[in-house]
Amino acid sequence: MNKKLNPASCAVDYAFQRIGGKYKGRIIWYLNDNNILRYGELRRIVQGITPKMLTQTLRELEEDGLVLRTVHHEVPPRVEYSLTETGKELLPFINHLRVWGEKQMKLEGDTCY
Amino acid sequence: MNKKLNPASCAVDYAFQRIGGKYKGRIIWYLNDNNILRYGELRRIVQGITPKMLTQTLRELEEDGLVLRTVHHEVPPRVEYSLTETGKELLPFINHLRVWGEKQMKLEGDTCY
DNA sequence: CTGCATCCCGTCTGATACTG
DNA sequence: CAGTATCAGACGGGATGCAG
Repeated sequence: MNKKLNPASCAVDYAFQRIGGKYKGRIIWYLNDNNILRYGELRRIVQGITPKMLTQTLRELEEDGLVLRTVHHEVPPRVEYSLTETGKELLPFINHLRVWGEKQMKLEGDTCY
Repeated sequence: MNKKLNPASCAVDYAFQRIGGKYKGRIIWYLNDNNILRYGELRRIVQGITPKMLTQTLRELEEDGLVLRTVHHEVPPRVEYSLTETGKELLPFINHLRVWGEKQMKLEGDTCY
């Protein structure tokens, strides 16, 4: 478990500490269900992320038991990431959030960016 | 709309930008459904928040159209906060997250903090 | 290919004090 | 009561270079 978590004042607080952050939601979502992605694939898919942040975020997700990291000892090395059962339980939530986000983005039109 | 939003790479990214942050989830949750809370009430309920952060977060939620701010011109002043329809649409998801959080907290036991 | 080490900077967050 | 002002520190995040 991620030691950096602060004492949570309630379950909502706790949950946001665990999946908050700039990239965690997207990474979990891209890893949806039985999708297995390699480090390099994630780097391409999660637009704008730097290697450092990708590694750091994946480590936190791993510590938190949401993501499984599998190292294949080959040359060149291959590292695959997938969701744990606990991580998969978050998918419905993120999916609903995504649907909400899409709706909101349409309502905005071009006036925002 | 909050001008600080960055161009979103996808709807998940977008949604997390809008409800991410240290206190937004909790504030929305405490403002559930037809709950109307005053500034001082929120300050007590959202444990650990400072006046500055509470004001700042409420302003962002207001700019983002998730929270409604109603000023009653009285002495002493009274300002009430409630969810907009858009904000209410987020409640099921936050509740889902809360349930997940509660489950996880139980699994952890006392080993974490 | 998959990372880690380092340096650096801007933003976010907090403590404290003050005001209409 | 409902904030604002100011200061300072912590932290997130990016750029670059190196390693197994």
